[in-house]
Amino acid sequence: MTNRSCVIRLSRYKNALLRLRTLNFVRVFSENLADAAGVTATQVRKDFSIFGITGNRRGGYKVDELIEQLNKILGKDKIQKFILVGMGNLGKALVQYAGFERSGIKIVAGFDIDANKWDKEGPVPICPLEELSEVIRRHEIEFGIITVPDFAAQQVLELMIPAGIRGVLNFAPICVKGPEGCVVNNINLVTELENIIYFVNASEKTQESQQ
Amino acid sequence: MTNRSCVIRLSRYKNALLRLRTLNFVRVFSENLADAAGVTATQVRKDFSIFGITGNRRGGYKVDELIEQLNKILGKDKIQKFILVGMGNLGKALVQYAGFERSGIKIVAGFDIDANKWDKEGPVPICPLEELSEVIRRHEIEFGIITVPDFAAQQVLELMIPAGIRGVLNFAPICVKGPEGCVVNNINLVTELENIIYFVNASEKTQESQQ
DNA sequence: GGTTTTTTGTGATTTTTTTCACATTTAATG
DNA sequence: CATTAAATGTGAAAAAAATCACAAAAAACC
Repeated sequence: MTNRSCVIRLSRYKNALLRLRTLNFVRVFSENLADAAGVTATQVRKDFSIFGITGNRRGGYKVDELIEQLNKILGKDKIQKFILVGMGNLGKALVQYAGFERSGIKIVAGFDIDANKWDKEGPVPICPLEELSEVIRRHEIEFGIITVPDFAAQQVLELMIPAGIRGVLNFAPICVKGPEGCVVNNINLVTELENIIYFVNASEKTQESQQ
Repeated sequence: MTNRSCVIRLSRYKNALLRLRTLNFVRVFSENLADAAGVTATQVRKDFSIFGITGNRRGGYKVDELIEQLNKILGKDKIQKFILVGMGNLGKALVQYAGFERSGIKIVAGFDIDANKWDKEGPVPICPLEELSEVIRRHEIEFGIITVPDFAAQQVLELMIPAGIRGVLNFAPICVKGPEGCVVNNINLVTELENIIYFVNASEKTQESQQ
């Protein structure tokens, strides 16, 4: 099994490649992708090596072929369907986020416990939480996003799993846990900011001690 | 220098501790924090050891003291001020996100290039991009959040830096780069979802091969 | 107050990840 | 078509991170 940061990098390379394609680039070198993804060229080539991606010595990689190969590895050779639970500010923002559709990710429906949020007429229908299981089964959805408050997050996960969800991105500020075989990633916005605060403070200290 | 995932874990421990405090817990064991953060107890103790945090053998850690120590390490012993640029859906959601204020993070102002977004009367004033530098200087703000479209992200960063910003969380789907001594973390929502898709597909393959 | 049990704290070890070094291939050049 | 220059691909080495193993401390119990 490959590790998380390696897969994150593949995704970044692909992102850069899509950009290069719009600029009519035909080929690309590991050095270019390294710059775009903020890593070293060796790292790029090593990552490719792990997944059996090969280029042309001296000639680099063909942009089109590379995108296709990365899409295949990342499961993006078909549209991937998601559901989202929790139509607060963040949930609403994500449902409307144009970047998903552009990348072959489709949020099929949103869910909330609050009747004021329901709206079946919009581009993405917002449904009562009771319908979660039925919608997941009907559309055979494997992926979910959680944007409910912390106290509800684990419960929501436990509604999703038996209905067929196998991978979840959780934004609730608590580490939710799925059963064996279910992939859960937690993004905590406060944690991300605290991380930045820490490293800025740390670099301040380093600079002081260098004086 | 300590590594990113270690600091992320500290933040998670703190999160769990805040929860425990509301439940009137006085002490906590590394095993508890490990469960809450989804890591091993040894890892928790090792992390603490790195930062010189000590508990009481057989007695665990005092919740209050631990929170205080972690806050200090994470620079959360005072309110940390942020500015945010890009008042699209995600920007709006983040400006309104209650979890920040609760955690001692204050978004002082939002900025946008579009006059329709400006609104100086709200709880968080939304100002023209031209005022960015002035506001950063006046409030002596060191941290920024970028939620603009990809093509504008690097430019926005380059406006922030000379005004005094030293740490940035970027949600634009492109890896922006700051100068030496400036901390930049990139969160790409598509990448996060692709990561989940990858690992679900990978675990499917593993299960098939086990049959 | 001595014994047992439980938990921490941390060197040593293992595992994982990244970087290095360089042979190999291929495009370009004369 | 031979030579040169530039890029890949990958074992080997180094660095970083996680885990192990166990001594030390302290609470609990008799």
